Amino acid sequence: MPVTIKDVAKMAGVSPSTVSRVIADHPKISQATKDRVTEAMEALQYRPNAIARSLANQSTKTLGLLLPNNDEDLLQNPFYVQVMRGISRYAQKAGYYILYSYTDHEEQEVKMLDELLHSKWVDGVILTTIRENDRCVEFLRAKQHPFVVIGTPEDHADEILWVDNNNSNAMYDVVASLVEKGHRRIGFIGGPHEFAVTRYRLRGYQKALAHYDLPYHPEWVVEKDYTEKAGYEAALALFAQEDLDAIVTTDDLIAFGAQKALKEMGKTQVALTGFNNTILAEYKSPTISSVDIKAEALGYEAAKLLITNLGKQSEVRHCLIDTEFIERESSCVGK
Amino acid sequence: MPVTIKDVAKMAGVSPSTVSRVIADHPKISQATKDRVTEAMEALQYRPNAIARSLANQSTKTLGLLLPNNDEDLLQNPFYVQVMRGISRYAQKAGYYILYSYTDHEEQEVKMLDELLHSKWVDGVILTTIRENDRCVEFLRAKQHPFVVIGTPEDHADEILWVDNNNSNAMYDVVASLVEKGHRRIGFIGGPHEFAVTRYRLRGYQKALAHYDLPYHPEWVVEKDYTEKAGYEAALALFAQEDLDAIVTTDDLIAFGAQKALKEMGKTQVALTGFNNTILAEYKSPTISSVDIKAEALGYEAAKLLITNLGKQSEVRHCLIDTEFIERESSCVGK
DNA sequence: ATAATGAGTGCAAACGATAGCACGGAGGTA
DNA sequence: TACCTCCGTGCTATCGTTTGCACTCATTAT
Repeated sequence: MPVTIKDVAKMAGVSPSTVSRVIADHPKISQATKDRVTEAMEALQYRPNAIARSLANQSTKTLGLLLPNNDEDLLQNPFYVQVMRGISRYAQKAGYYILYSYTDHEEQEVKMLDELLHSKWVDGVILTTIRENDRCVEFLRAKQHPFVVIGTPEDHADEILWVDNNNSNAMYDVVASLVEKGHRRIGFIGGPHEFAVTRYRLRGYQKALAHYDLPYHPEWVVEKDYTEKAGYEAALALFAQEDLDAIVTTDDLIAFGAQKALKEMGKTQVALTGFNNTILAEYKSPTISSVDIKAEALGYEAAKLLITNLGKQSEVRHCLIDTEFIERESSCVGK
Repeated sequence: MPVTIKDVAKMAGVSPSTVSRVIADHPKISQATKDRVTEAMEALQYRPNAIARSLANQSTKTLGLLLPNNDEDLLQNPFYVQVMRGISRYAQKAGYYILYSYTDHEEQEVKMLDELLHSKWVDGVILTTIRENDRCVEFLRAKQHPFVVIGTPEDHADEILWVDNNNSNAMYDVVASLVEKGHRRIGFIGGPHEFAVTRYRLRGYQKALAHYDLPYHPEWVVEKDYTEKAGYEAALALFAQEDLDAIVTTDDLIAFGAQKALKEMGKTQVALTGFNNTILAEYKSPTISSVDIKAEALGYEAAKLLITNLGKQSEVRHCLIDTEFIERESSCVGK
């Protein structure tokens, strides 16, 4: 009942193959037939059947997107939504569709991937997070299936496609900004050391200190959880041993906890910075300076990287996205 | 290169059709062959090619999801993420995939739909919002293509599949709770009257008053925008004419504005409630009572409704989701 | 005039599944 | 023993495109 390539062919008085070639803009089709076919397509309101096309081409022009379901905190912040928007923006431009799926745990993720790949639904996969020894990554590597991850892989980082923030630079900027304002005794509260981001951000902190010829005090560095409570405790612990004049953190949640601790200790002149620029940061009092990680750009570049690497291997295989330090009240006190 | 139905057939010593029938669990296949085929499938790690299957079946087992891109406020709140989770949960259970797309404006939405439908990519569509005279709805109705909307359509509500909150009941519960606490003079601040939700919630407010034999004062009802500023001004306006002892609102943003106004006027004993239970509500001081609209359930039921109506028409064609009033500090002051 | 060239098309075989129809043979009835 | 059923399968067309190969003419070189 729906209009197919044959109907168009009949109307234009050519064979289906010719119509197909017109669609594909094949070089050796005469302008005359091209016009006739185009006209027929218009008249019949013809749209190619994407399924049939996929079957013939062995390519669906569809990307799979795996979203974690477990992490309540992360779901609350708009990170994933922004990533998805970015992905969608590029994909649409490139003529790709996006299939998404939430998965509760790693096992289910792998199962989902297995299904998606074997059923031939997706040309490539986007992973929005990466763990240590990520089983999804292993699986995809084993299957030789194209994929990109958002975050930096621990192993085989040069073979895998990935995009990430320039976390080291990001923290460097934060610390530099504080130093420029006159702060010297700057503490660092991070998430667990196992997470690559923590280590990269710590490196940026160290680099900035070095650049300004400030000593690095390992005892001013605390690494705990990504929670408000951890931030609170870490701040108390830091000040129990030393009187600092600024604290940088690797996450807004941590900063919230630290802010609470500072308030309780009456240290209202200590500068404080968060990370990831969650909405709540600007609702705190004082408002908390934070780092915008440009989630939408991460998504956009991830999609771009994957798609450009689909057919042929491109030489560009990863992408570092610059962050932006958003200065608010919390980093402008003291000094 | 990948294993197809023919390989399985060859290995099991049967014809491809038989394998196909085994997959479809066709009744008249002997247990013996069924076992042999199953064994072969296992051995070869066979997975049906979903594309080929879709072509033959004229069905992709895929749903399209349209997400608005314009509304910054809405994107900030986790509503859409939760809806997507709900959709994904049911879809996965039912063996469906979800294709999503962000669109900037109505025109682009319709274009996207047109493409999605004509290219035969999706069996059905989920719309996450609905406007007055929604062109997407018109389009889908005209094409006779299955779809479900989240929200209540103004026209043809009985023909269209939709899920929505029971907004009237929701506001009824809020007001009832306030009355039970002893409040009598309760003001109402809503969004624009054009929005169906505003009207439904107002109705719930009126019903509750009636139920408790309280008079309805039209002058205690203000309908403005869904903004903090509008809430602030509305609260000032209400108190300029009358001294109320509680205010209910149809959105947290409005409540934030109202809270600010109340603070400035020193009316700390006036109870206040929000709606939609955004994260910020629990970060305000005092924390704001709000209504959880169960976004995930909305998504889940939308997917369910659509999928169960795909082949045959089911008799169930809409679904009202109950909300939950989350009591916090703001509604427990006074009286 | 004849042969070689090449541009513009059509034929037909994939792509990997589904399903209507037909057919062989086992079991039951006359 | 001859005929009818009906169960379990295979054959084959079909879903709508793509694409390698071959074919037809007109054109140009010899």
